[in-house]
Parts: sequence; C-alpha cells; structure tokens
Amino acid sequence: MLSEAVQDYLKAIYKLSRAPETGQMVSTTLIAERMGVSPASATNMIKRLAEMNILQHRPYQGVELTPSGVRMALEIVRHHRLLELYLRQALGYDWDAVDAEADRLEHAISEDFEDRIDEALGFPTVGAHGEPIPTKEGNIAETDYARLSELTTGQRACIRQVSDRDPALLRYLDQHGLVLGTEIRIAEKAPFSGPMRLDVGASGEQHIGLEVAEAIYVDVLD
Amino acid sequence: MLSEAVQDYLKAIYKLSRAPETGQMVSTTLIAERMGVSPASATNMIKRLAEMNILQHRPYQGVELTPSGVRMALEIVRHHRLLELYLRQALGYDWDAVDAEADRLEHAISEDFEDRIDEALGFPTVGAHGEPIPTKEGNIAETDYARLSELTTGQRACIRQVSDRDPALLRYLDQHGLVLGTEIRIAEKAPFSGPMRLDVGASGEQHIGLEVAEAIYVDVLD
DNA sequence: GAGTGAATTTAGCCTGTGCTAAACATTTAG
DNA sequence: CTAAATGTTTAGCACAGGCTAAATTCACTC
Ligand SMILES: [Mn+2]
Ligand SMILES: [Mn+2]
Ligand SMILES: [Mn+2]
Ligand SMILES: [Mn+2]
Repeated sequence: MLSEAVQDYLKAIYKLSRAPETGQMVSTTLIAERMGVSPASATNMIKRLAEMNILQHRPYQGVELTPSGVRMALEIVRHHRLLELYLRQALGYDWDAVDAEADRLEHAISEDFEDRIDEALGFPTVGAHGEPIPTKEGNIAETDYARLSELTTGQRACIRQVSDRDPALLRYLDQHGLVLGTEIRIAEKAPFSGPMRLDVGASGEQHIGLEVAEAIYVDVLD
Repeated sequence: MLSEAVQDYLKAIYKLSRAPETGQMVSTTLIAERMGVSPASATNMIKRLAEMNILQHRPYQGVELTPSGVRMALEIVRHHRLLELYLRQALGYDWDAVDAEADRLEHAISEDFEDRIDEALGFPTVGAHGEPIPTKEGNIAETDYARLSELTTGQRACIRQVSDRDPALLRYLDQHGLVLGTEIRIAEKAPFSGPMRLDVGASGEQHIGLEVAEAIYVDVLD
C-alpha cells in the first residue's frame, strides 16, 4: 500500500503534468509549492518515488510519471472525484467544501467502498466540478474545453468545468450563478487582461476578473 | 490533531478499560496484544500518551485514561460507530465488513461529516452491533447486558449486542439467525463450559459453543 | 527471605517524512 | 563568454512509530 504522503505527491504530480502551462516535465519547485513543502523535501520524496519506479527523475530537469505511476495516480483521482460527488449528492455538502473532505477520505476508502458509491451515484463520468472521473480500468476522458478568459466579445459558451483549487472562488462562482451547465455570453471583454462583462443565464449581468475567467472551462457554442 | 496511531491506541485502551475482565488499570501487554505491536512499542507510546496527559502511567502497574483521555476516546468511538451504521444502512455493507472500513475512516472524517451522517441516520443511539453510540457531548449510555453464556436452561432472552471483534464470528451469527433483536430460549446448557442448545425465533434450534455464547449480550426476559 | 519466571522498561536501531543551511547546476544578463 | 541569480540537490538534523535484545522489576514459591 502506498502511504498517504506518497499518494498525495502522486496526485499532485499527475495534475501538474496535465496542466496546460507546464510541459510534460514537472519541476521540483512546482511540486514543492503545490504540496506546501520545502524544495528539499520534494527532492527527497522524488528520489524515493523514482526508486519505486513511479516516476523518472532527470536531476535538475524535472520529473515524469511512468505509465504505472500514471495508473496509480488515476486511482487516487478516481477516489477523490467519486467522493466529492458523493459528499455533494448523498450528504448535501456545498460545492466548496467537498475537496478538503475528499482529500482525506481518498486515502482511507477501500475498493469496495469505491464501487458502492460509484453505484449509488449511477456510475457518473463527471465529478462535482466537472472534471472527468477516471474509470476503474484507468482510462480518463480527454477534455478540450476553452478557458472563459480566452473568449472574445459576443461569443457564447456553456460552463463545463471549474477549478476546485480555491473554496472562496467556488463560493464566488456559486453566488454569481456561474455553475456547471450555465450558458453565458461575453457581453464585453476589456483589453489588457481586464475584466469581462457576462450575460449569465438566470443571474443577469456579471462582471468578473481575469483570474476568475481563467478558472472557468467552457464549451464554445456554435 | 491526534495522529492516527495515537487515536487507535486511545480507542483500544478505552475499550480494554471498559471490558469486565480487566480492572481499571490496563496492562502494557494487553495493549500491545490488542494493537498487534511489541510490548516495547506499547511502552513507548504509553510514555508519549502520559506526556500528553491522555493517561496516567504507573510503571509496571498499568495505565488509566485521564478524564480528558476518556473524552477523546469517546470521540473516536463515536466516529467509528456512526460510520459502521452508515456503511450498513446507506451503502449496504454486511455486518461483518463494517468494522474494518470504519477503522480507517474514523480518522479521516470531519466533525461536519460526523454530523451529517448522524442526521442521515436519524440520530441513532445504538450502533451496528448494538453498542451504545457516545453523544457529541461525550456521554455514553451504560449498558447492563448479561452474556448469553451466563444464562441457564429455560431462561429466555433478547439479543442486544454482539462482539464485533471477529468478522467470521459475525458471519456465523448471521447464518444462525442470531442477530440484534432476536428472542431466544435456552433449551439446554451442557455443564463444564459445554455448548448450548437454543430455540431461536425464526431459525429454529441452534447449537452454539461457549466462545460464541460469550460474544452475545442479552436482556434476560422476566 | 532468596530465587525464579513473567511482565515491563530501557537501549539502540530503522524507516518515513519533514526541516534548514550549504553546495552545486543551470539559466540569464551584461 | 563570464558572472550573478535562480533552481535543485546534498548534508545533517528531528520526530513519530515501529523493531529486537538486554536489563529491570514484580509476584510468587520454596
Ligand atoms: Mn478536488
Ligand atoms: Mn489527499
Ligand atoms: Mn467496530
Ligand atoms: Mn482506526
């Protein structure tokens, strides 16, 4: 069994390696930052993960998960996303509270528990914030969403996924009607990385900053 | 936050201190045995727990939880018993499978989670194996059940609680209709710690050994 | 009351996971 | 093309929680 610390590193490295900003090599600093740990501690763990064949380490260059590392990461991600959805649907958690709880539970549940909540949820393919849920076999749907921040005035879009990194941001989105499935139209996009004015389905007109717009992933409509 | 290891020691010591066999002082060996750990390791942990004022350690004599230690133990016990019941009622776990799962989850859930499953279960007072569930305030109902093994021929009784220590035993009880709430009559009790013959409500006549009879707690009926 | 066997503690070790400070590589700028 | 800045690793340490082997204490018997 992988320790809790190993599992959390693994998940963090997986997510970083999938982020569009970073190349396929993930840097020590980035991992350390994300884990809230000193760079030296990250290096230390990286060497142990490399020893376990969970990733390949090119010193001073970065880190890349091995195929088996990816598989292990997807198992943890599956736990996390199923749990988030279960907390929301079965226990009435708010959008912004599920991540913290799932971050602890993901290490404690059995495969049996995983299967039972999967069934209770009707075998969902998408999590509480719109992320694809990896299958038990280790496959994950590739998504091709645009960031809301990339759209221009007049375009219409449907919200498909939001970043789950910051609970305060999730609360903000909720209050402004920017939830999964909502259709929006860019009423105006200020230049020089300025704010956006949106027509949001039921909630009317909303002004949001760039950082918010970057955390929202959409399907562009026609 | 207490570490997982500390929480598990605490729970084990609490349960041992409440078992009728042991006096109020719990011995190092007993703790080591229950935790599956060497006596030296138990001593080591005991000294740390004493340092934290969770218990009082009289070297070579044993250990007794402080009032605040008892309170902490009851919190973990509450988590465990609510979880067991939730796994059973909400997710369809079998009687004999809930303990292992709850033993890991009990350390991972938040107070919020605790409150939500408590509510989902309708604020139960008794767990999946009949154990009283401590309240959030740290009170626990005193029970005064007889062991089935103590009864004599002709007595009638109602099963109120069973030991959750051994999954195989729980499966055995289930198969023989010896579940919570079942009424039974002692048809015959063989002398010299021999087996018992029982009339069990729906399941007819059953023969059980002493070890089984000691794991069943009952209310004697008039 | 001394001796013996069992229970307990102590001593010394190991692994996992964190830290800081210092050394070392790489990248960037002049 | 060298030098500073930045990123990364190494060295050395700490703490939690395990272990075994050796020492100690207790309880009991003779
Ligand atoms: Mn999440
Ligand atoms: Mn986690
Ligand atoms: Mn239990
Ligand atoms: Mn436990």
